[in-house]
Amino acid sequence: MKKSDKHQKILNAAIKVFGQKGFFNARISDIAKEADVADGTIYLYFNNKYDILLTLFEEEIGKLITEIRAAISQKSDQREMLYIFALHHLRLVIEKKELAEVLQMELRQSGESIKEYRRTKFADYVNIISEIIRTGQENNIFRRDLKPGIIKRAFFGALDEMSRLWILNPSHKYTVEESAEAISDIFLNGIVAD
Amino acid sequence: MKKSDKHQKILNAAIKVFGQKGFFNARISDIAKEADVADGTIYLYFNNKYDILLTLFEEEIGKLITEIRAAISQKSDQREMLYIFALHHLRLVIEKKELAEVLQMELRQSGESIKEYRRTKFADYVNIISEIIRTGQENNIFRRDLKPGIIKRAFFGALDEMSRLWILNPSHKYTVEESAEAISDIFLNGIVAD
DNA sequence: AGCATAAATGAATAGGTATTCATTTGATAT
DNA sequence: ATATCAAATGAATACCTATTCATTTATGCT
Repeated sequence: MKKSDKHQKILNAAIKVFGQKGFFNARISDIAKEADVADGTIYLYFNNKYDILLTLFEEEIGKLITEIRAAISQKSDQREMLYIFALHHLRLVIEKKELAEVLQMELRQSGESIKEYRRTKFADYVNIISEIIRTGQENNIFRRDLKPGIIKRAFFGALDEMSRLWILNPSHKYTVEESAEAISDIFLNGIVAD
Repeated sequence: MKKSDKHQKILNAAIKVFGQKGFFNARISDIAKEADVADGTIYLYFNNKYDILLTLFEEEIGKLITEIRAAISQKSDQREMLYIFALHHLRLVIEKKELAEVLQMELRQSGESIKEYRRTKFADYVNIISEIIRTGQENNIFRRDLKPGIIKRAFFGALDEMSRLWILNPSHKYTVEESAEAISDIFLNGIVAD
């Protein structure tokens, strides 16, 4: 971060404030104070309050995609890849708590513009899962009678719900590794006893 | 519904308006218009805007729990119970679209009061799943090395994410039955090929 | 140093909407 | 019919906060 990169400073403040209060309850003045900047200054870097949220999505999910793709490319077995995805996703919740809260909440918000947005950038992130599944099916590692699209949803949903638990109740009994392990185990092998 | 049960009329209107616009973007006057009632009348039945949301939760999730318990009690095999849960949950999204949207969105909203609330009423709903799992484990139908709490989260999360897809994109390729079938299949048997 | 340009400030504005309450309307009983 | 009480109304209030913009402060150049 440069000597005084206001753009990033404001964005970091916004992550914190949106994460704590939610988009609608967050005041511009809260963000300004957190960023140690005047209210008006924010409008030199962003068009309006909503623009801060969109930019935040754009940039932070972008980083996330890059990171997770890099981690996955280290593995050759699609079963391991699923575990790695789970691990990274859950780590985010621990390491960037506020960002995770923002994504959790605002991803569900109503409003046409954000719905549209989800269809592009956020979808890219989740589609990493279906790519893994498809490749696994081609390699005969995964059952071919299940649609990758449904597995993708189910798997992401499982992780996301686990995140919600942690955000709500920060004292988690299980480690990130245990949880990632348990969830990928359930998906790979099922819960029925042999 | 009685000749003029304003309480329920307002609640139904709120479900519709909150579902369409989200809690924060919904105006009291929108709800009033939808309920065919004066703005002030709403305050004879509810303390404030937020109270409408809470009441809505209380009453609608209550109904949901009753319904789903009744359906599950018809079955004796825990594997079938899981399928039935999935089926009912997904049906909700089709049959009561607006309510599903409200639950989806507002469940993730920030704010202490709603977080506290979730810990009680909403938890009861999700705990139906862990009850099924625990019983299944006692009957040696399900693996005993997996924690019911984690399975519960994963299963609910999977269903919830599927709901989100449908809410966002109402033209679903799969029927409710197919989807409930696919998701319970994944959880019961896993995705790894034999 | 002196000038020009850019960046930052924060008090004032402007618009929105939850909530109130004086008044009207409707219902019930005598 | 009229008095009494409850229910409903909706315009006015009161508050809140995103955004603007005239002014101030910092930066860089000769």
